[in-house]
Amino acid sequence: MARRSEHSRDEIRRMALDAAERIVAAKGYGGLSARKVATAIGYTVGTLYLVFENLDDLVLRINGRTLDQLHARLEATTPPNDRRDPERTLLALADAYIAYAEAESPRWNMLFEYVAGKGGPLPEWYLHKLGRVFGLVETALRPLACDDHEARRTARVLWAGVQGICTLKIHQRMDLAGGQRAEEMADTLIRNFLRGLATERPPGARGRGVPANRNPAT
Amino acid sequence: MARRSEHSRDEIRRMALDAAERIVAAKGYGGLSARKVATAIGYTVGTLYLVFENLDDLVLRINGRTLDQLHARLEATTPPNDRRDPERTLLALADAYIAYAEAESPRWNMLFEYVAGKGGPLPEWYLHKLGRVFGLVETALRPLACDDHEARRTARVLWAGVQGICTLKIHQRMDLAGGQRAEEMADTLIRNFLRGLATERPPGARGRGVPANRNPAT
DNA sequence: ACCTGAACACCGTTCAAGT
DNA sequence: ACCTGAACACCGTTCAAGT
Repeated sequence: MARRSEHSRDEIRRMALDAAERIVAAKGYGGLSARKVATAIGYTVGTLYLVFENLDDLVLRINGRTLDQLHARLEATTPPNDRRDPERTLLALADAYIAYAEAESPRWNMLFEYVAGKGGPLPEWYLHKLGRVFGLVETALRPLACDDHEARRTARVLWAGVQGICTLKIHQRMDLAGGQRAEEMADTLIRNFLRGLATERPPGARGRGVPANRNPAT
Repeated sequence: MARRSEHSRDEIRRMALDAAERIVAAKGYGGLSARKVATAIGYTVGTLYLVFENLDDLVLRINGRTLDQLHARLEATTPPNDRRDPERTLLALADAYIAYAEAESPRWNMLFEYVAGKGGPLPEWYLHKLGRVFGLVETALRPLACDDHEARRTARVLWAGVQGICTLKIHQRMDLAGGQRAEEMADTLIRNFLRGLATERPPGARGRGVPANRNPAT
């Protein structure tokens, strides 16, 4: 056939991404294949390799869209005036995060299934999108930290924790959670962590590896 | 050829598991295939399906071995006399956990890559092995909790958190950690969490979803 | 009884050839 | 210039047939 320019390169890209998202939503990452995407958009496999580097590239683009969606969803739950109550904001963020992971579990899961499989570094544009998501947590935590650097480090620790809980849930391993729901677990994690953060370290209790106590917030 | 009983069923099973572990260690979960395992032990693919249900079954058996190894490694780091100092024990457990994940990263990673891909429930024997690992954390935390139930729930929250940090590390996403090492992150998580746990909740501060304050340890 | 090997229905990726 | 379709080197899984 060799149809001539029925669609532009960008149109084909978008069609492929849309079709791939539908396949992932229905069958998960494992159910996605280049041939299925090509068939869904009425092209041959070969065409896909004219518009994407390879299948991994396509997956990474979808993951990019997922991060954008997630960021938008999280942002919608934190009105700026809530910044005076960090705990409330963080709990809301965690709930929204868990809700998104549940509502869009196949594509949320693909975020991690993909990186788990490969070792290589992620492209800059992707790290930027990831950073925006972490940034929301960082911003919420800032009032509780001595400085921006501490906010950044602390936010990442806390969010890695929320992430671990979320993973348990999506992998349907809540049987390992001791009968708790993910939201409760996140609640426990965040409240205890923040309370710990607010508490002065008892003098003389610095053990191995504790960073020197920075000057506490005035 | 059809060689006759050169090896018993159990011998073939063990040979296959050993060979598969070597392949995973060298190439990761993605590099594992039934055909490669069969070739490595000098049999045909078909034979594998005489001794395992399918490839997933084989992977699950290896994961079982991994959990046993991990449990043994963790147990070796917590002498019984340390039970008086829960924080020290938990920090040691986290360090040992991270060290194992790093030393055996392909097989540790497979633990999660496998469950991520499938949705189905895990077999009883597998959950038991998993429970043993969580049990170590639970035991270490017990002195800090009001009762066994709280210890169980709290241990799982904390360990899901450590797990999240560990995942960041193994996926070589420490660039997302704000320049911290995994051990530092776990340190921050555990110390803050435990300090939060030890602090009485300020009266009247119970918000949405907080479990009613159980009678504190006498 | 034990194991083979060929078959089936898939993969990702490439690239000469067609229009 | 754009796209095809066939090829290559793989998969997991099954099962008649051979010894």
